Amino acid sequence: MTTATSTHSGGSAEDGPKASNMRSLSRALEVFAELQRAERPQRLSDLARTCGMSLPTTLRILRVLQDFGMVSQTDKSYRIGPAVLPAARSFLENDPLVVAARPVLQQVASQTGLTASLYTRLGFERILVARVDGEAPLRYDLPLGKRLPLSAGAAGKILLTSASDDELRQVVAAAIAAGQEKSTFTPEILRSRLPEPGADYAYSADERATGVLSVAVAVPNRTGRPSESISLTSPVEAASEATLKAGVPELRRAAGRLSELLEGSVY
Amino acid sequence: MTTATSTHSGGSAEDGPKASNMRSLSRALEVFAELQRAERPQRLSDLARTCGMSLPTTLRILRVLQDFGMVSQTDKSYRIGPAVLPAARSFLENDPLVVAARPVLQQVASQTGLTASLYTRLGFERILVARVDGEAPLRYDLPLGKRLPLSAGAAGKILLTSASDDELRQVVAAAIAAGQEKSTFTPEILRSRLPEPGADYAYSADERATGVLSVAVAVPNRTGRPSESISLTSPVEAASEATLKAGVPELRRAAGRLSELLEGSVY
DNA sequence: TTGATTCATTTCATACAGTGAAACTATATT
DNA sequence: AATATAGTTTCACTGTATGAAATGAATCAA
Repeated sequence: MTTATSTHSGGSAEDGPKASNMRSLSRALEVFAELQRAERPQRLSDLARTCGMSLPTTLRILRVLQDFGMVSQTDKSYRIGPAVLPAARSFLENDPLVVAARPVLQQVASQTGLTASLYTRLGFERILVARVDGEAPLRYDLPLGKRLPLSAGAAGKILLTSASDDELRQVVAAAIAAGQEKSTFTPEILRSRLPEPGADYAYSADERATGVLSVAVAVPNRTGRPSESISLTSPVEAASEATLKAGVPELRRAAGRLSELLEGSVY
Repeated sequence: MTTATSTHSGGSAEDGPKASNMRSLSRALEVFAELQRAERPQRLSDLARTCGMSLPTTLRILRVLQDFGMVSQTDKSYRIGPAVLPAARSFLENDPLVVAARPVLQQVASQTGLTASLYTRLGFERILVARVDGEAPLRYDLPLGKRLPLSAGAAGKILLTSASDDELRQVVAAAIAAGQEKSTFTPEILRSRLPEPGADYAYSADERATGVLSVAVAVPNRTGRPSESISLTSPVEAASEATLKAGVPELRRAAGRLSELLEGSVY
C-alpha cells in the first residue's frame, strides 16, 4: 500500500494514520503494531520492509522493546513478548469504563438472557473489551482483545453514524487490509448498511458472522464522536429480530449509566 | 550475544533496570511500565516525577502512546489503553512456547490431578502465562499476566538456582519494591530458601500464599539461564508434600518436551 | 471575590540521540 | 566452494528530542 516514506516530507500529506511527533517512538510503536498484525514470528528484514525503515533502525528498536519484554526473539525471528500480559491485566482491572461496565453488562445480560458486550474503537477497528454471556452461548469463540471491523456488526456500525465520507473510506480500507471484508467492499456498500441517520441503535444479522444477530448502541461521550458501544448478541436459533430489538431500551439505559462514568477521552 | 545492558552511561550504579540506548523509546517504555505499576490513573506531574523526566517530555510521550491506544486519558489522568488487549491476544495465540505449553500442561494436569502452570521471567519478577486447573481448584484467583516474585514460590525459586549474589540482591530489592516481600527480607534469607545446588526442582509450602504447596522445574533453553518454569500446585488440604514431589518426574518430562519445541521455532 | 499555588501546555534554542550509507560478518543457497 | 541474502557494527551528519522559561489553566485559601 502506501510506501509513503519519501525522504522529502515536504508538507501536504495524509500518509499514515499517525504522522509526526516523536519520530523514533512512533516508529517503535509501528514495529510493535506490525508484529501483532502479522500473526507469526517476523524476521528483521521483513519488519524493516513492511514498516518502511532501515535495517539498523529497526534492529535498534527491536532491541529496546526486547529489553522491556515487549518483544521476544528466537533465533532470527521476533514476536510479541510477555510484558504485554501484565499490561493487559492492568487495563482490564483498572480501566474505569471496563470496571464499571462489568456489573452493567451483567445486569443487561440477565434481564434479557442475551450476551452483552462492550467494544472500544481503536483506530479504524474495534476491540472487544468486556463480555457477559447470556443463556444461549455463542458458538464461535470471540475472546477479549479481538480486533473486529467497524464496518460489520451492530457494535461496529453504530460507531460510524456521524462518520464523514472520508472516514468511511478509511474504515473500508482498513477492513480490507485486515481481511475482514472482501476486496469488493466499498464505502457505498458500507453507507447502505449503516442505520438511518437519527437512529440511536444498529441492527445486524448474518453480517460479521453467519447465524448471529445483534443490536448495539453507542456509549455517548462529551466529544460527540463515541468510541465505545455495547451490544446484545444471540445465535439466530435462540432469538429473533424482535427479541433483540426488545432489548434496545435496556441497552440504552445501560449506555446512559456508562456514559456518566465516561468523562471526555480525547484532548 | 545478549550480554544484556552493557551500557555504562557514566551514571552511578543502580539507576534503573534499563539504561541508555534509544533514550526516548526507553523513557516511553518507562512511563508505560510506571502506569502499570501504579494501579490507578496517574497525573502528568506524578508520572514525570516518578520517572525522573521533565513535564514536556512526559507529555509528548503520553500523547504518542495515546495516539496508538497504548494509553488512555480522562481529564488529566492517564492509564493503560485498550491497545494492549490485542497485543496480549497476539502473545497468547502466537507465542510458540505458550501454544506448545497448553497441551503439555493439560496432560500433566490430568495425569497428576494437580494444577499445572507456566511462568516466564520478566526482569526480576515472573509472570503467569498459562495454566490448566487440576481437580482441586486453587481458591485464590491468579489470572494470566499476574506479576509474582522470583523470591517466593517454587516456580520463582527454580529460576534463581544459578543466580549470582548480585542478582539475588536485585531480586530482593524488586520484591520489596513491589510489596511482594516484607522490608526485612534479605538476600541471605532468599538464598536459604533456594533448592540445594544441583537440585533440578524446587518445592514451596505456604511461601507465596498460605495453604498452597507447589513444585516446579525450569524449562531449559540454550542459554543456560532458564527464564521459564512450570509448576504443579495444590491447596494443602488436597495434597501432601509427597503427592507433589511424586509429580516431579512428570514435570521433568514436560519441561523436556517444551524445551525441544523452544529450539525448532525458526520458521 | 481576590490572590496564591500548583499543574498543564507551548515556545524555542541547543545539544545530542536517532539516522542511513557503507563496511563487515554470519548465514543461507547454488 | 562460490554466490547471494540477511544480520550487525561503525560512523559522520542532521533532525529531533530535550528542558528552561514563558504562558495559560485549574485548584485552593482566605
